[in-house]
Amino acid sequence: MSDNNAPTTAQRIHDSALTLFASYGYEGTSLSQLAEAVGIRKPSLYNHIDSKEGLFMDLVEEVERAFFDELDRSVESHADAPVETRVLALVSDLSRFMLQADKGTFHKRYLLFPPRPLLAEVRQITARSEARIDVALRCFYAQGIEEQLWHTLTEREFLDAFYVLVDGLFTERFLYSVDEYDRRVASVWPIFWAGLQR
Amino acid sequence: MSDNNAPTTAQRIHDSALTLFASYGYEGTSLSQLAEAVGIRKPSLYNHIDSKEGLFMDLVEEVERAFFDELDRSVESHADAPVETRVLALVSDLSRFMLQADKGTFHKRYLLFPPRPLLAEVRQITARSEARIDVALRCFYAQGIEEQLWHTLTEREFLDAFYVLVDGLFTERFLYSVDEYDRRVASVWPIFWAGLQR
DNA sequence: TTCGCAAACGAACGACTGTTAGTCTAGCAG
DNA sequence: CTGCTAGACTAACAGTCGTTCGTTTGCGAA
Repeated sequence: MSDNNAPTTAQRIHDSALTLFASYGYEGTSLSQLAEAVGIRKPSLYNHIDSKEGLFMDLVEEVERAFFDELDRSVESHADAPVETRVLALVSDLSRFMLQADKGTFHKRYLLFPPRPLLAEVRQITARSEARIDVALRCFYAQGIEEQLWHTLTEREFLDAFYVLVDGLFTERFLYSVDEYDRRVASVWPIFWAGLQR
Repeated sequence: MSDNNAPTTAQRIHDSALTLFASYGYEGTSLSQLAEAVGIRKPSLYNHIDSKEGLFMDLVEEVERAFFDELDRSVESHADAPVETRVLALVSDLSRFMLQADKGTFHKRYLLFPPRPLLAEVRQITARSEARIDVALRCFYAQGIEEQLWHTLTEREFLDAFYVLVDGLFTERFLYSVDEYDRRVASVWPIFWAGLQR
């Protein structure tokens, strides 16, 4: 067994596919394109993948699992902190995830505009994360009550506001640099947090 | 000249294309699909369009112009109102635009993930609206100063917060009904507005 | 050395892509 | 009635799509 760490062909296919799907979308990426990026011929791809659909779904599963883990880790790791810390940590951690060049873009793409024939499969995979966020947020809201943070805020309002915040942050209508993004979070978080406690 | 108001073939192509591009994307929509939706054969499309790209760009131009007009109208029509009214009106008007089933989805799609070969052309068309929003927001911020509304808020923060709000609202991670959407706006707006004046 | 196997290959598949050319027909203008 | 034209048609184009087949190559194990 050779212990060099040069990337295997399978890994290079995986990485190139993620990049291409992220920038060109599923239908906008052809296997010829992918093969060229990897540096092999198109039919050779099939020594490593089952089908284009299978490749795509594998990537969706992997990225979604990474997203879920990041989410879960963030919620668990500040379990004893005040709610303000926990919510801000969640925003920051998810932001960091979304800022990963290919993973973040790919994630947003299949969340918002999955390839139509794969819509059902994709939604089934993303459902777990959605549910996890919901649970975490309800927990945060309850903790906020114990801390007597909210004055008029309902749980529904808290959930809506949080989703608007993160979806808004993650929507890069322009191409942000990381610095610009951090500035945006720093700008908007205090406004958001003050609003919740109105 | 007949004065019946049955839709012309050109209009039916236009409408069907908008629907298909919105749900399947540019690369995900074929001319066969479009022709079938219209009820004619694929080559007959070319009596009314120049090319698939041309059809797409025409739709982009039209929808973007509609977006710009809605934007402009909203800003102008409340020119003498207090800034809170004006900002809320802008959010509501843009929301109403984005809620139009096909136009809204199509708009978000080409804004976030335009077909790669047309990226430059699309960006050139959307630039006008971006600039218009920026001007309006700076104007609103200045008006807020006159009204002594802001306490610590900078212009940069105001812009960032506004963009996060509307982008967040327009990101339908789930498929909202119109009622649900209105509820979301009603939930989040007071939080957002209170935060701005903190 | 030989065997087996993973992996890359060229050739080709049928289906479909966007697009063009040429033909036919229905309806309006003269 | 005649002629023009807009618009739909069939047929076919060259090219690309995702995918399969059978073969070859190179390397590690026996």
